[in-house]
Amino acid sequence: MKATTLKEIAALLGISITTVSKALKDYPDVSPKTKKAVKDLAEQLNFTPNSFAVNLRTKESRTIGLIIPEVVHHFFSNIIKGVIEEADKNGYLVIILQSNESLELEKKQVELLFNKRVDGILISLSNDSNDDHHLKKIVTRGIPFVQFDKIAKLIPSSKVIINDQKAASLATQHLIDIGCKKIAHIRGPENPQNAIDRFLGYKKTLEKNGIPFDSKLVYTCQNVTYEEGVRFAEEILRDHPDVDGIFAITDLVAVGAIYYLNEKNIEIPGQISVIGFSNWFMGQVMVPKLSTIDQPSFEMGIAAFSLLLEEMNSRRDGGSFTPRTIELETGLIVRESTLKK
Amino acid sequence: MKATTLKEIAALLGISITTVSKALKDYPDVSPKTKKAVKDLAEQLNFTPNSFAVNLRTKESRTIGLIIPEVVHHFFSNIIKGVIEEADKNGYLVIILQSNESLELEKKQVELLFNKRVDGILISLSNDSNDDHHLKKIVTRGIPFVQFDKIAKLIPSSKVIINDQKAASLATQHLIDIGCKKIAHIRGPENPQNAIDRFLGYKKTLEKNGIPFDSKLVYTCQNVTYEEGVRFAEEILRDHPDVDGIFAITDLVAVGAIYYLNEKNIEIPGQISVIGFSNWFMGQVMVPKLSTIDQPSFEMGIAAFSLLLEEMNSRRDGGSFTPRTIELETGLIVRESTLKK
DNA sequence: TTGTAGGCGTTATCAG
DNA sequence: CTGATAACGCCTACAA
Repeated sequence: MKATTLKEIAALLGISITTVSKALKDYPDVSPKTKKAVKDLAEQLNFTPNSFAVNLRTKESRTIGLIIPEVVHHFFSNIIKGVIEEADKNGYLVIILQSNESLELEKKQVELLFNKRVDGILISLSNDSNDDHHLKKIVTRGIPFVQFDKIAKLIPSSKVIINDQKAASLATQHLIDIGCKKIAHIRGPENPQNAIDRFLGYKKTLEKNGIPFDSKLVYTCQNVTYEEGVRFAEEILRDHPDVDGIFAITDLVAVGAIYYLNEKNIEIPGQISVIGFSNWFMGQVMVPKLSTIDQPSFEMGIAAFSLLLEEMNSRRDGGSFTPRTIELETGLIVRESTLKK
Repeated sequence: MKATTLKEIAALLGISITTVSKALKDYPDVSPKTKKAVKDLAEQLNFTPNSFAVNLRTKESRTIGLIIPEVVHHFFSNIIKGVIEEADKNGYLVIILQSNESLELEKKQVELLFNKRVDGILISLSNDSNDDHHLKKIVTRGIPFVQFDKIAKLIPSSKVIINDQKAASLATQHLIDIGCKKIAHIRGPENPQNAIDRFLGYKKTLEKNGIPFDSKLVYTCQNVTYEEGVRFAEEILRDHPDVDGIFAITDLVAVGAIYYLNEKNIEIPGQISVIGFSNWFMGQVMVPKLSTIDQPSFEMGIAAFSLLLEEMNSRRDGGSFTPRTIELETGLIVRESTLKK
């Protein structure tokens, strides 16, 4: 079953392609009669404009690209969902690409999207992104562009973020408030801005409370996995048996740590309080239930697409566009893994 | 920064567009000298063919559509990952759409992909898909099409599945083997073939072992959520306090059930053994560790794309195509939640 | 009110 | 070896 074209409809009706095209788009200068005839036939033949041709003419594909480090991840799944839903509402389709936390792949994916000529690009940087070149290129080419979650601060694009320092501070202060004296931090990799900020939030909050910062209490994840949570909990216990609080970069890591502490029959929160970050669904299910920082992910996806849409619209109208940054709210969620001593 | 075109290169070099095009595609009938000149300039100007024009000419977009019920789901995330990676390897991009388990939305998404003129469609049906019309349309239009996981058996397309009956049988037999006498089943919704098959596997295995099937021991999920796991565990305990085994349609549901049983201090597997389905990562983390059926998801994504690629290739060559079905292996994973009484 | 003509950028055919 | 020409399907000045 071949797709029908304007030409065919025109031939069948004995009129010109132009008239058919206009009739379908409800141009005022087509007689109601022909309009009806055209529309009826189009309906009957199941006509849909060939998007390839439309793309070529309009130079738009109504498709955007979304690059994320990892699809199989509770946080990013929710971002994807937010982006897809919001895009759908506005008549856009979403192509999803993974960087697998690799800068090289990330660059390649950006190139792919250039070639595909998507109308806009959404990106959350990989952990080993310490080079802006490909991002600068997106900006130079004038492609609508929004960064979210893991961003390059200096690139002039719209951004959707949370205040990681503040959020980390919330978590750390909570541990201090319930009486923790020696707090370890399992941090994320060196490069990502959010890992840096969460670390800074931790450090500053300690100092603000008169607790000397000790770099030996900081453990650095390479991959931010469950397994690393397990491993670092073991190391912490070995190196500093008197630690009474752990702030983990992410719930997944916290869950790993709790698993290990449970195995070793360490009481949580009795001996050690644990707090995570991101408010993953699983945190509520485990024993003890995990205290955490609520980080909106679905909302972040929605906000990211909305900013992109703004830019796509204003560029289409030929206008210039000034990047905007949206900062989403976070909050402390206290459950069982942190309780007053 | 505007994109360069063949025309511009041709003008700069004082040759024809045709020659430029041929040179770039390494046609044998272009002199090495012009070839080099063209390629150098193209490189320098950062030329990439306008994909919109290429699409129009070749009637291909090197893009496929993937429709799944829900993005935020460990099983489907892995499928997505598999599909994206395999597509990437073969130079295809993937547009992802969600049906949100709604037939109406699913139909709409199929239409969107028609209009977008993707080269192929991958789909896992929503739970309330009890109507094939839109799927038939894909076949009639001759669009390469693969169903996976939740399929419509009667639609003549390639398929990637597991043997759900056999797998469910494995789980049920295991419960019987460790001494369970009264086994409840928390099943999936009415429509999906895999929910039906898992139920049948459960039922037949009971009967094969001389255990009378009792429909009162079957609880039907609407949404297959954690919450339903909690709720049905409660109901099971209330209605049948002597149940000593539970087979849940999915790990997520099993985790909910275990949560409830833990809360009520029911010993697992002492009093009740629990087995899930899908081998979700979290099953290893909880207490007790969850026994389950290993269901390959990443591999399913890869297989689905591979079958689609086969069909896309053979259709391009004008050949006919006979649908194939790939059945992936499953296996029993015994952990702590099921142990010999 | 309708139609003609040109072009979007590429590819394929066929002559020169 | 090179190039003119047409075509993919649609859109939009501009004519008629």
